[in-house]
Amino acid sequence: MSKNGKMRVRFAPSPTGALHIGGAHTALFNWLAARHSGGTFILRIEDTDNERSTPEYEQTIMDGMAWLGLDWDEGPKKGGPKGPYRQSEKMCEYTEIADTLIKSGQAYRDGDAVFFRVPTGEQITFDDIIYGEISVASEKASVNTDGTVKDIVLIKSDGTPTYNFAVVADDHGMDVTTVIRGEDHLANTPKQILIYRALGWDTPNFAHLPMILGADKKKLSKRHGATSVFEYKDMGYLPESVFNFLALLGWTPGNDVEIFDRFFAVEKFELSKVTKKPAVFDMKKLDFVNQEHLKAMDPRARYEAIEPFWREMGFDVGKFPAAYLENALVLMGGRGKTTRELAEFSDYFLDFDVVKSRYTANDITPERRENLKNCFGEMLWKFSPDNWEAEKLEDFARGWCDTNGVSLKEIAMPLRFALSGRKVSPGVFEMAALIGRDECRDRLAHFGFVG
RNA sequence: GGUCCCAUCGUCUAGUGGCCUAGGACGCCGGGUUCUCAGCCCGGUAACAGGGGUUCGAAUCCCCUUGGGACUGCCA
Repeated sequence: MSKNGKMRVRFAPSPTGALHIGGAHTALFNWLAARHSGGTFILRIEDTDNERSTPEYEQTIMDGMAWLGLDWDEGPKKGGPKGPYRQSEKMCEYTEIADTLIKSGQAYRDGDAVFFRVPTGEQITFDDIIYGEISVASEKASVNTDGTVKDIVLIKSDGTPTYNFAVVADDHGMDVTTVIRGEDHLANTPKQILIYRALGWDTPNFAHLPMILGADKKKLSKRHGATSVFEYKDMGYLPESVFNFLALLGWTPGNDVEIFDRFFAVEKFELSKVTKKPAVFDMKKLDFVNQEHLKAMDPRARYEAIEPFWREMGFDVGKFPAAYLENALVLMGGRGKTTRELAEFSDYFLDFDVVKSRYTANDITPERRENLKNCFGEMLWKFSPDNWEAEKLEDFARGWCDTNGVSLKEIAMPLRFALSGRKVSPGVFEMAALIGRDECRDRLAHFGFVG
């Protein structure tokens, strides 16, 4: 951890794809560790594979992190005292370091490549913050399939450094105190420690995070569906929900608390309390977490979260007062697991055409239609736009049903369909009140529910 | 094959030798509220992989077995 407990940690993605769930999880835990300790979060781009790395992917990874609210203190573009933060920009550093290893006889050139001589008879032991003590014989750290010792490639024939070499050079060069990364790197760590030792460098602390698995318990991949964080954004998951859910994979703040915000997570986070067991990504739980955050939002925030989806659906959001739409969402209550769902479920507040496309009223028998005409006719006659209030409408409807020997349902359901085109909605009278008398009259008239 | 790692309800987890006849949450199944659905409230289902030790006592410590996973690239 180093001086005063402040950690210097880094998230080091290679820009060969969008920010996926696994990467986001790693980034999140690094961010949490940095923020909890009051330390520094570094973003380093590992783009030594120039075949697959692109600036576009680099940007989308940054965008993904920004969406999740994971801000970094040092990194490309932003800069910092230990830059550059893109491996492609510091190639000569790696060759220099490799040269010192060649001079000391610990590495050798073979063609254009540089190989590290793996020593035998040494024991490599380190204390992983999460996994505990790991110990491997040096001759087992890098082997061929037949079990013989295999020297480690430091510099590839094209002059670029390998991952295992660059990561050591950079973590040391950037004064990283704690390397927090996925468990898939656990087996690489002994190789890296060998390089640290050869260079006479202190090793940082290591903390390997459990992997995130799909429902089939296999490492999360494309075949499990959405893997990019932006796919979750598009599906209508809030960034705070994805943050919350990801934090729960391998960690808990304690006291059975499961729904929390970033501030709470930062305060409670403890790297040493992270679980070792791989965690299965469970969409059902994500839905639940999302719904909880959705319910907890104030009307304004909720409106701002839903608005983009309404626009995407083609609605002219701007023609409605924000208060009207906010109230519509308040009425929606706990309905909808995602912002996208909520936007869809509430579409009739913005547009009557969608209602017409869903409902024809041809399920209404002539007798029932007479009832509706009588009831709604009287209702429209009785209440002016100023008196068009939920409680009054409901009282009237109940009273009318009583005196006419009709169940409330007989009135409520057609009203619900006429207004929303759906069989599921918030309370009809609240809905009617918000939509307003005149618009209700028009909608009822369209279906022939008023004389 | 080799090396390393992991193992509590279907899932996420609490649990660090006695408070565990194993707790919470999601899911699922009932019931209640009700103009529908969601929500909310109440209840239920369901786990310490197996076997040996250690100990007065083990989900917790050790060993073995089994089952998973990672790595074993001049990818990262």
